[in-house]
Amino acid sequence: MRYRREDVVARALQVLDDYGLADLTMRRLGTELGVRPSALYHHFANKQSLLAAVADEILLRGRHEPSGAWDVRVTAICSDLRDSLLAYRDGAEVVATVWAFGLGATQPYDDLVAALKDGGLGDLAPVAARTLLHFVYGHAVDEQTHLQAAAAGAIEDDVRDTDDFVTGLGLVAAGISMAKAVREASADR
Amino acid sequence: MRYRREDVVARALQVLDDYGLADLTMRRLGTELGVRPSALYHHFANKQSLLAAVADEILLRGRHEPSGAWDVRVTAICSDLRDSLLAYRDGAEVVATVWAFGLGATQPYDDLVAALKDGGLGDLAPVAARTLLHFVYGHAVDEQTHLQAAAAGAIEDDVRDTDDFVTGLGLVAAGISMAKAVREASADR
DNA sequence: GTGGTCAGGTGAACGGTGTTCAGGTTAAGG
DNA sequence: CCTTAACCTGAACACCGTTCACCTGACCAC
Repeated sequence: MRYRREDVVARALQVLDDYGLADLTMRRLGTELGVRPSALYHHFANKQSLLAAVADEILLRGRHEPSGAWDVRVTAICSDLRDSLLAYRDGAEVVATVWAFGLGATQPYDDLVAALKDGGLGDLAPVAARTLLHFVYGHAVDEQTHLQAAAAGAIEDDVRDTDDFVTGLGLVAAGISMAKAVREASADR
Repeated sequence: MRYRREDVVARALQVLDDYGLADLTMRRLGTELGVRPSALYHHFANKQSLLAAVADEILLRGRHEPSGAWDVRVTAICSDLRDSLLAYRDGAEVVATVWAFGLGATQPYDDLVAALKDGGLGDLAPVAARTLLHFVYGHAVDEQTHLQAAAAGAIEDDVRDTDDFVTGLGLVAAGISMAKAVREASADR
């Protein structure tokens, strides 16, 4: 059996979901495909590139085309992003890391900047977009960490997380709305 | 020469600052102390515990006792935290990871919750504190990543980061103020 | 049909990692 | 002085990402 790049990514995603990021190793992935680890380097320059492709695939699979008014679009992008991250084990850490290193996962940022620019945020759009992303990634990583700790025999607080996400997102969104109002007021003079 | 726990932490912090997190390995730290790697396991159960102690030391060294009105206290805690994280190479990643895994670095969270409770945020204090931390950690990690990438021969955008931090923090703080106002208005009926 | 090309895979190695453990050594206290 | 406990050694274990010379088999042009 010979594989193409996309086959490897699909299998990597499955290994990630089944065994977690720590066990997503080149050797493990190779074994899973019935192939020596070195064969994977015909498809990816290194493991980071592989993870970048995995991150992009996670985002692609959960993607909804943003639509509607700018403010509902912003919260929709963030909520959908959270759903995408939580859809696979350790998905949040993978995507957040890839994004932080500038290796990929740029779609949510681009969508947010576009929505915020439509909302008239102007120069503030990039800062606001990054602030939103920091919250979503941070919250999702936390959530997935606690979720995995809970799976190893601790407490059960699944519902609290969703409420916390909505509340926190509302906080940041309110700040952005206020900044927009201030910005427009200062443009009126 | 025989060492105590705190000697090892101090040396680890120095290795971290000089060579970065990737080179802060048990072997490297052992060599730096003139000791076999296995000797370190008499002071720490594992590397994670070592890193937790390092994170707490980073926070301790940069700590200012919070004071003043609740809202200026909140922004002061966040700004001081950012300064602490940036004071050592890869400091942001170390502290953020330790905090995310629940192994330590709880001081900033405790300080923030106390300040927000004083501000009358009530039940919202923990959520707001975590939202603030997600922003500070996310921004600091980004900043340190780009800073290190710039040191390897890229652009110079040192000033932009500080402005972005202040702007982003202002966004989140504005959202919190608004939530407080809403909360108090609904308590008036 | 035949020959060449090349993406995909092999096998073995290299230099690293965190961690364990039985046993040695050294400083401090009764 | 002698014991006790803290500290450390040396060697190993089981992994990790990555490289490189070489092999293999499908496909395409002639």
